[in-house]
Amino acid sequence: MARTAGSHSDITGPRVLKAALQLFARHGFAAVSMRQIAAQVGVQAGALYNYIPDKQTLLFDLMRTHMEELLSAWQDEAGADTAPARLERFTRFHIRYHLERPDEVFVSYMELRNLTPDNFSVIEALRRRYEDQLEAILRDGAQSGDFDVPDPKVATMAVIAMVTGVTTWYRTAGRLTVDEVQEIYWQMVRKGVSA
Amino acid sequence: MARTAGSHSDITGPRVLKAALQLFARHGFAAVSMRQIAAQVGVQAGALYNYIPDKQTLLFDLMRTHMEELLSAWQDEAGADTAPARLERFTRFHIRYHLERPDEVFVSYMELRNLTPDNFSVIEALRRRYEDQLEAILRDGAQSGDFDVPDPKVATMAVIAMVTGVTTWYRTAGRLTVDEVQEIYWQMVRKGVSA
DNA sequence: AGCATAACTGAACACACGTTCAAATCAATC
DNA sequence: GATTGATTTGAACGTGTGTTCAGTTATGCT
Repeated sequence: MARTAGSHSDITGPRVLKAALQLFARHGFAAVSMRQIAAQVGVQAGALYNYIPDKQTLLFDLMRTHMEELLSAWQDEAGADTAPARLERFTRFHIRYHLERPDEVFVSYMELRNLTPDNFSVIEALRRRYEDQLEAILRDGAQSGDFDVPDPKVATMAVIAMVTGVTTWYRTAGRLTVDEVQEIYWQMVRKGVSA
Repeated sequence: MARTAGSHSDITGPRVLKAALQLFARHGFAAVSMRQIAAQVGVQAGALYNYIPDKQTLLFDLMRTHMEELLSAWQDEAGADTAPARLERFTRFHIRYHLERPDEVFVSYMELRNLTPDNFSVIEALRRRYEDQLEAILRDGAQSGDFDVPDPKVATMAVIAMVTGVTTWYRTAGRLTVDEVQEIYWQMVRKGVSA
């Protein structure tokens, strides 16, 4: 039941989020107006407020959803194994997952400045939880002697930055497949932390 | 001669650029108003237009200046040598130069979307020229057998993303000196491209 | 002291912003 | 086909935007 007469908010709602995500990714949060989002959905600006409380919360929800889904997807993929095996899985997962969601990634990495302090803290904590996954792998590998990583925290930031960077240049129509990119990056990561 | 009575635009002018750079870095180009910049300079908004043609050109000039100075600084530092030696010099230079100019780097990497197409092309070309410096080093090293780099273009993007990433987490008051950071990253880069 | 000019103010321009809300419209149920 | 309530419109709100410019102030030179 729940839904009764004249309802199709279950269609418009997702379309609002998708339009906002696309426009934020393309032009930046501050440069996109509610009227632009509404136009992309094919609706007047006022109608958006049936689906979102305000523009700030819209941005926050997009970013929170992305980070939570990222963490959840990694939990599904992660598993007990040697540090090198887990590092390879993390590297390939990160590249694949991020290349499949360029808009979400772009917004989540570029619009942190436009979050209110409270919202920023939440997203920052989620990001930190994800980075901790990699840091734990590097620490384990360092302890077992598989890796030579003098500073796991710095190495974590270095590896994350490197693999996230694919999103800035990779084009589906380009000369490389995602598999090829994963392989190239994995070899660089593997050697970069090797003992 | 040139300058005559009542002139101190040579004081206000640079202050406008500096204030704009700081505010753009902190809040983003689109989120900063001309009145905010003027307030930081201690002047009314109209006075800014003695020093800049418009907001877009202000952003463009900040980015162009940064990229040109970056290229020029590297030209001063680059020199003939083996590929590994040049790669080490590039890595250390890039980290030091970028950590010394966090605002310029932030703006130049984050506000590309807010440039008009013409201005974007100019900045993109300058960025490309800088990346080409690294790519040439990697190609030379691959040819000489010093490096194992199956795809120099991709390796260039990977190394650039990795070393540029320091600007997102490094804090002067933190536990590491710039020298220590340079050393950690250089070891990762060195191993990552090693044969 | 007076002049020339650089520097700046303060108000105005037209337009766009996020958000609200009464009224109109729509689609499903009876 | 009438009723009901979800959905959307369209106008309005107060505020802020980048930019212009006539008028005022400040500075350095003679």
